[in-house]
Order: sequence, then C-alpha cells, then structure tokens
Amino acid sequence: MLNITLPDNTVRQYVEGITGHEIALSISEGLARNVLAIQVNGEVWDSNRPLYADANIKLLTWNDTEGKAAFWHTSAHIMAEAIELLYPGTKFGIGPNIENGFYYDVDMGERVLTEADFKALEDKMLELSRENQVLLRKEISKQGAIDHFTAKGDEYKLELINELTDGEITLYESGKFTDLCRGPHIPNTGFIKAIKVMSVAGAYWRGDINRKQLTRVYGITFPKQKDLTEYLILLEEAKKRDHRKLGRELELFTFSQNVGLGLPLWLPKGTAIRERLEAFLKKVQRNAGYVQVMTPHIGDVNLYKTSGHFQKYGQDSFQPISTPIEGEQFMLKPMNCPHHCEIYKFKPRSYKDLPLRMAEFGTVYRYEQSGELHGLTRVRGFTQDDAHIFCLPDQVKSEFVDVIKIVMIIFKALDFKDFTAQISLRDPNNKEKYIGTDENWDKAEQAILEVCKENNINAVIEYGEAAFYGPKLDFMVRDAIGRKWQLGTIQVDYNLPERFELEYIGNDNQKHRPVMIHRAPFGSMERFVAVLIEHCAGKFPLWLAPEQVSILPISEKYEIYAKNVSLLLNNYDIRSKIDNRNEKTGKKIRDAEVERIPYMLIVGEKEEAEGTISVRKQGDGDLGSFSIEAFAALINDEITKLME
RNA sequence: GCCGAAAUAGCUCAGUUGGCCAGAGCAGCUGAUUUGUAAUCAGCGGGUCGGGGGUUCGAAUCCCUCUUUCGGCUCCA
Repeated sequence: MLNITLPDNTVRQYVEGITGHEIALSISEGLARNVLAIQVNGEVWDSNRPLYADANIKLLTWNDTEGKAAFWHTSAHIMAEAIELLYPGTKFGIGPNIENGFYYDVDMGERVLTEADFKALEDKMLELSRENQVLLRKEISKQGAIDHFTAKGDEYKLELINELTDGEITLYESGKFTDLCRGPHIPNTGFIKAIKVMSVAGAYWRGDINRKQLTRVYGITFPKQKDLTEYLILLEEAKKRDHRKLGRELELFTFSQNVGLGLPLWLPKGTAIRERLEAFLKKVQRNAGYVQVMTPHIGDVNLYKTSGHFQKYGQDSFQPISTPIEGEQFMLKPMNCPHHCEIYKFKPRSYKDLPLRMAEFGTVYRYEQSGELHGLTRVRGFTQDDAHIFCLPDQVKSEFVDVIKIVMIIFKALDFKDFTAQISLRDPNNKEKYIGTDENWDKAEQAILEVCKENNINAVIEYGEAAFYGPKLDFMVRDAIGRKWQLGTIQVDYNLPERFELEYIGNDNQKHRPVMIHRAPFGSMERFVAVLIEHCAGKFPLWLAPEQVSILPISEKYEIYAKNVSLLLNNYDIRSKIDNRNEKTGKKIRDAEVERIPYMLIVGEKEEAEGTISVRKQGDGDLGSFSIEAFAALINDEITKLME
C-alpha cells in the first residue's frame, strides 16, 4: 500500500499503481470530473499516470495555476494537431502555455497565416477537442525519437531532442498527431470547450535574431464558453484603459511625427500630473535626507567609456554628436550616474559626509528600436526619478531598506495595493556580460538577498536579469484589472565607484571606496504615468487630478456666484474651473464626467441664496448640499487618507 | 531591426465587384435658447482618402515603394 499525503496533511492509503484520477474518484465524483492533473512531490503529472511510491500530492483543477497550465499545454497540442491537418507539411517548433493561454511556433514554409484563417483553425480545434482524444504518454529512447522526427522531417524537434538526455524523453500521442513533449496533459481534450485563436506574429527560432523567424500562433481556451466571454470582456476593458487612448482623450500627452519617434510631448494636463508626482517625491526625498542636483543632457563620450556604458551600449545609442571645430564627441545622456559620480568627485569626501543621497529628475535618451516603441511605456527620451546614494559599505543594507520604504510610500499614495518583487542577479554562466570582479558581485548580491530576507520581502530570484554593473531589486505592481507592470528599481553597485575612482576618507584617515545604490521608485515619469493612467482608468487620485472640481452654474445669472465659489476654493488650494458655456446642466455634467473631473459643484438660485454648493461626485452622483467649508473638509479628508 | 496587419476631417468610423463634386456622429465656429444632476435646437466651416510612383477613359478602392501606427519577436543601462 502507498501512503498518499493530501495538501491538508491527511494521509490516505492506496494500492500501488493508483492514478490521480482514481484518488480523486475516491474523494468525490465531482472532484474527479474536474481534475486536470496531479502534483506529485511538487512535480506536475498526468492524472492518469500511476504512482508507485509514497507521495505528497495535490489534485489540480482549473482553479490552480498548474491546472490551467496543463489545460493550455494540451490546448497548444490540439492547435498543432489542427494546424497539421489543415496545413500538411508544417514543421513545429515549441508550443508552451503562457500566462494567458498558449502559443505554438510553426514553420509553414511560404504560406502566411492571417486572421482570415483563425475561424477555420478554431473550428478544427473544436472538432478535435470534441473527439475526447486521450493524450498518450510514451517514454522513448533518444534514437527512437530521432528516427521518428527524421522520418517526419521536423528539424526543429530534432534540434530539441539533441539537447535532451536519453531516458528522459517522452512523446505524447493524440489522434494522428505525435509531439515531443515533457507533459503533463489533461486527461482528454473534451475538457476544452471554448477556443479562441488570438493573433499571429513572427518569432525567432529559440529567440535568436540570427535564426529563422517562425510563425507564432497565440490562442486561449477555457472549460466553459462563459469563461471565454469574460476574458474577452476583460480585454475590452483593457482597451478602454489604454493610456494611449486616454492620453489623447484627457489631453495628457501626444506624439508628433515632426518631432520624432518615441519623443513624447507633454500637454498641460499631463504636465500638471507629472509635476505633482515630482513634487510629491521631492518632498518624500527631502524628508529622507536627499539633496537635489541638476546635470546637462549631454556628456563627453569619454565619460561613458569610463562608466562602461559606451562599450556596452554604444552601438545601440544615438551616435555621438561632434563639435564643428575641435571635433569633440558628446553623447546624449543615456544615464545620469556618470554625471552624479563627477558631482561626488567635486571635493574630497569624508566618511562623515556619507551617505550622500543625490537625486535628479534626469532626462535621458536611448535609441530604442523602432518596433519597440509603445506609447509612453517605451520611448526614446524620458525622465528618470533617479538618485544615487553614495555610502559606506556597512550602510548599504540600511540605505537599501530606506529606499524600499520610499517605494512603499509611493505605492500607497497611488493605490497600488498588489505588488511583487524580483531580485535580478548575474547569469553565473555568462559572466562576460558584466563588468567588475566576482568579489564585488558577490558582495552586492548578498546585500540584496540579506535585505530581502531580513525584511520579509517575498521576492522571486531571476538569474541573468541584473544590470551590467550590478544586481537589482525590481518592484512589479498589479493594476486594477490584474496586469503586471514593472515600476521601481533599486540597484547595488560596487563597480562604478571603482571605475570612477570614487573615494572617501575614513576615520582611520585612509582612503576608501564608497558603494553606490542606484534607485528610481517611479522608474521613469513617462512609464509611471502610463501605468497610473491604466491602473485608475483616467480617474486620478484627487491629489493628482489636473482639475479637481468643475463648477457648473445653472445659467449665466449665477456666474458671479460661481466665480466667488472658485475664489473661496482657491483659499483651500482646491483646483477648480468654471464651466460657463451656454449649455444645459445635464450636458455640463456629462462632459465633466467624461473628463474624469472628481467633483462637480452645481450652483443656481437656491445655492446662491443659501451660500452653499450642490456637490456631485464623479462616478457616484449627487451628494447633496454643502457649505464651502464642509466641502473643503471632505476634499482634505480624501487626500490625507492616501498621503499619510 | 524582423514577421504580420492597418492608415479616410481634431476624434470615432462608413464608403468593401474601380464610376455622380468622399459621407455621418462627436468636437469647432455662428445664432437662438437662460437652462437643476450623463448629450437643447438650427446654420456654417473643415479632408492632396498617410507620402510618392504606376495600371486605367476613370483610383479612397488594384499594383509597387517609402513613412507611421498596431500585435508580436529581439532588445531594455
């Protein structure tokens, strides 16, 4: 008998060779109907694969991430089968599940797959799913696998097989289609009830720009039609929140072909938001002991040779500008750190001066590939809320923690409740991508790992994601509709201080090397504002809204009273405008609602007589009659709730 | 940069076997109306149909090319 431990730690006994499906049946028939796969000692298996040893198991359904993964993995398999049936001769690359659905990379030769083909592909997939095909797991020798795919002429699979170890190779067979596949799969294809082919795109084989570009077909599937409908509604909601659309509608920013690709033009209302964000962060930083500096937009090429940026990114940058007579070479500033290092070197520093926290809203320019540009999230000229903390080695951890606190203050003020962290370390197998010694890297990486551990920051570790001069901790937020965005970053750097020969005099009267922390809690103003727009769907927190209040006189008879109200609000630092257009009140309300102005104040005969205002909240409707003082208190409360 | 799709008025879009001076709604301007919690009425102006080239008696519509935008890939200091 086997001892099988369930997630709630109860242990049940079963005969050897029992399968996940049979275990589920022994618990309840309903569960058995919904089990997609089984987790065995942390590894996901097919639910019909027999167990021959004691194990900790978890039965996976659609509600588990791993269950969805198996579901979509099988869906990718079905899509490949459908493609093979519809377009014989297609060669197959890889077909994994992804966060939302799955894709398959295929080589269709000369044939081009377009949206017009999606319907036929979906229909064929549905047909296959309705056959309730069982995916048969087959262990196969390496030679057997090579023979199979040689006969089929599928060079991509052969390449994958060559990298696998003999004895660990499995095929999955369903219908007439056999795929090289590690599994796991759901019990049969009948679970897949709703299918949508989403898009096609080119994708380099194995992500290598020098290799052939395959056709990547994206799809998503669900166990119920209703789930698909809900997913499509969510996509519609995302479209409505698109910062590029809202940026135009709310007059926040624009781009002009005449100015150039990826160079944003901030309109007055967008500028108002950005300046308020900057003022907010400056205040937080002033309280945290930062000093503001300013540096120019260009710098001598040699500055970036010293930092290593030129060697690393020179080819991918805007090329240096040459002066006409002397032939000096200047680069558009791609980073602020070299300039800040030079400010550090302005005078000898004592250990008593450290930590020196130097902040700048520094505008930088990077040559992003044209196909990469995307609204405000990927641009060629942007402003970092940058700062560099120069500190003693034993100050690194406490400074790092203080930066994390600033990041948290910002997330709270802007209502990002759900966030995760990622520790980005060096790729240990690819050290030539980075500058600096192993010793420095170890120190920097240890500092981040220890800080996260000591402060209970639950961060995933990613190797190979570090900056070229140091490891980093990045913060990812989840927005109001569940999408993940990377925002703030904190980096520990032992290397640039060395390259710039930064020094301080210690209490031993000897020269020592400081450590640098690079940090940007917003990341860049452009990207942050873009994420914020999508997070709040254009309904900015009250303290940020370019216009907080629209005063709506019922008719021109009450314009003088409206003006008085506006002046009184000014005394409370409440930003208002008067809508004195020759329109009906309903129209003025509608327009203020569409413009996402947080409050509307309706003033007419009654209000003028009583010295009150009729308050309407955006999205919520009529709040009733208020005195100016009471309204100011309401506004004040709403703002301080987020900012404290 | 690469693969695919798209580009018509400030915005959203119609015009889809090539054929009357290219249309609508919103926005704008002018006038009437003096308005009470999500669109008052009337009139007017506005487009080299992304640029260039070609096919044709005739092109927004077909072909070539360039540009830009969108979805991905690669990249992201």
